[in-house]
Amino acid sequence: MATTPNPDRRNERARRAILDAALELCSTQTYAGLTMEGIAKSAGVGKQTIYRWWPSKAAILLEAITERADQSLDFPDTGDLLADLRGQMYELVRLFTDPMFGAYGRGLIVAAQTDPAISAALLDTLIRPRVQLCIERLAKAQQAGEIRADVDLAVVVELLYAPLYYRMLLHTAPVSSEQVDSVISLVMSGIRP
Amino acid sequence: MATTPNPDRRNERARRAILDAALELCSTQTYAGLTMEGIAKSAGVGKQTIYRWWPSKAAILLEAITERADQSLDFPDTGDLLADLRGQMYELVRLFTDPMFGAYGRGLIVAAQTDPAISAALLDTLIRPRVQLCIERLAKAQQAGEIRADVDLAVVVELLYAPLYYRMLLHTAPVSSEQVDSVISLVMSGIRP
Amino acid sequence: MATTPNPDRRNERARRAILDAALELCSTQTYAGLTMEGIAKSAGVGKQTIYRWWPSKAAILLEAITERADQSLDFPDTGDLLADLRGQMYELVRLFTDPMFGAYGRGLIVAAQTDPAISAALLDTLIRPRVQLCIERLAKAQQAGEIRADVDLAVVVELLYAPLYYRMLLHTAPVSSEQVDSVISLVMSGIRP
Amino acid sequence: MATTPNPDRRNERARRAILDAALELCSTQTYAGLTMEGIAKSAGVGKQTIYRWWPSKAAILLEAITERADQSLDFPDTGDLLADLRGQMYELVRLFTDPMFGAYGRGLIVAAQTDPAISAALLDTLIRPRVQLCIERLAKAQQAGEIRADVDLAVVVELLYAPLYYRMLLHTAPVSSEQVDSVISLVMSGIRP
DNA sequence: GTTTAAACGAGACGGTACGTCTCGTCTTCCC
DNA sequence: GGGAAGACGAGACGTACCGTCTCGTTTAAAC
Repeated sequence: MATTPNPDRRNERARRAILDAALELCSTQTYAGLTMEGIAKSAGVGKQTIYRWWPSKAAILLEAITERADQSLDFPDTGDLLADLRGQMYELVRLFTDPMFGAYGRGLIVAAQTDPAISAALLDTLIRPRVQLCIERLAKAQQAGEIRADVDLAVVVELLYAPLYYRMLLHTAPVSSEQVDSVISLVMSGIRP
Repeated sequence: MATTPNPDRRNERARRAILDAALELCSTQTYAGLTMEGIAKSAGVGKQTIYRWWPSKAAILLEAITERADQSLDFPDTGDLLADLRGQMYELVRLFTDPMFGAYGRGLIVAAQTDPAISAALLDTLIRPRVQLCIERLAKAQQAGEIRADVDLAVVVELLYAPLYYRMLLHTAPVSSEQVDSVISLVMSGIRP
Repeated sequence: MATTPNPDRRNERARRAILDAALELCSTQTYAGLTMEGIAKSAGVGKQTIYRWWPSKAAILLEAITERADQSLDFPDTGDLLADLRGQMYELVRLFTDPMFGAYGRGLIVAAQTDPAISAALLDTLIRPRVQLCIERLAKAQQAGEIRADVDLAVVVELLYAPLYYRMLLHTAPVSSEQVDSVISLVMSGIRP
Repeated sequence: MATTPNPDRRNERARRAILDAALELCSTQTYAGLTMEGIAKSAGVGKQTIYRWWPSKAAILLEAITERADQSLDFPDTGDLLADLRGQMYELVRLFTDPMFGAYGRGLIVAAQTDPAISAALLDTLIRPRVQLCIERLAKAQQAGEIRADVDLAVVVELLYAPLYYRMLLHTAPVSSEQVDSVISLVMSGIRP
């Protein structure tokens, strides 16, 4: 890429300070109230240093979050499909109801509406890998005959997860484990042989 | 309310010009690029006149949109549930793929993440009435025995519509009538007696 | 004049309230802080009523002041020129050092720098009549042989009064009766036969 | 001082543009019509850059003017007191009748009525140094026996110059060299031995 | 071990938009 | 039709950030 200078000479301390400051500030204020100027000041860093390495505040947040999220990338397979789904979806409920998430999670999705680069990064690093893992778990179940062979698993994943995003973003109702149970129950009815 | 001055003395011409300018500008630029200053100038109106009656640009857009949307509030009942659902959902697909919607539709949802007033208005005037109509149509079908009696229809509505919002907001895949067909098919399998 | 509507139908009560409010406010705030809006509110009068009858706040003040000043227009002639001059000039010192005058007096002179109408009115109603009276008193003294015949009395008046205005407007030193005495003394030395 | 940021990093080009634009605009419009916004636009400068270095438009004007005025600070001593006085006062007449001066000179005096800082600066940088020079010239004449020993020279300076300010600010009559001659003539009569 | 080039902190710069304020005009309703 | 009330178009106010652009000052690789 031509946008960034020599990454070898990069100062890791500055990078850390910026990412930390971004998350730190996000927990205090709203995403809209997060400014490059604020990050620079609170990180003890020149603005130019930020602009040198990131194109936007969303990009900073994204990097900060993926860094923290990359750890737990796995979808359990206990043999009990319902329990596995429920466990993963409960996890998402926990995330969506975390007040901290309200700041940067929503902020990232908001930024993705405008900035295709953020949108792509969000998909590639956070969403799709997890969707893929879920599909794979469903595929095993399908091969085991727990799901009809003609069912499009990509659609199933959407049916399972979309209602959580729907409530989270539109505020029609609080995201909850009850919702997860209802959704799983109905979807399973539709895909069982 | 204390926020607004005497509404009797309000100048309707200014109100119209502001709402029209807001929509007009939205079709040109992005939602973020829509400014109070721009609306004022393009409407030939003082900024104070805008701030007098609306607290934010999102509020303006919301009023402009609801005004145009209020007309067609009905959910057909042809007796054919699948066809009725498909028709309504195709309509939403058409809306979500309208380039104009990209500007203000997404903008409103974005604004709703931050501003509870916008969120509430969005729900009350646009989302919930339509959800309600859909539930009522499903209730008729349920009474006709086309849907199992134990099915929670509110969850069904979410299962049907959430995947469209999911794709629209996360850009995981293009919203399309094919998606609608898949979703309806799977959901119907799950709720049929 | 074409600027004003039919003066016969004018409401005297409103006129009084406006003039009084203008002076009243001037004693509180600075001239720059005196606004049409403030006068209207404090007079319990519509802004239009002010604009109907006066072109500017300076015009209001001017009318208010001349009204009060018109009473005492006379220059005493006790036979003692020095005493007469001193008396009149002490009076001006008293005016210039009145804190109230700081508000409207300076304000009017300031306004006169910009607005020729104010300047003309200021001269015609306040300055020139008094200058004329002073010249007449001096003329009597000249005829009595107390002042050389070749002296231009208009210049003498300026020599007497200008130093007071000079200090008042430039703040080089406080206006005072000592200054008056010095000035009179020197000027008299110059014009005595 | 705490008001201004690091002056070392200051952009001289911006400073020049702002000072020039201020004078330029003053000669076009009235002082009251001079706005920070106008200066910024016409100087091709951000408003913040102005506010960073000057607290008010008067401060800008003052700096602009003193810069231009500092050059010629001397009072000639040809041995001929009358000629020297006349020369200096003619110079002031020339200044007061310069149409350009009407804009910013009056503007400064107007500003000094409201803003003590401007008043002080005006006195310290423009008025008093010149008054002092005049007093010194008069003192020499006094020691040479051309002026009575008991005459307060400070009062003489006021007698000489005040009438020019008087006419300039009150518009009672045009400032002119004839006025200067009359004034000098009368004052000299009063102070000669 | 010095040179040297780039990344760094700091922050001034030209801008845009903000939300508030006041101006002088226009409109509405009351007496 | 004059007057009280106040909404209106206009635009300046001073502030907050934007993203770019110098400035010295580290600082780490190349000599």
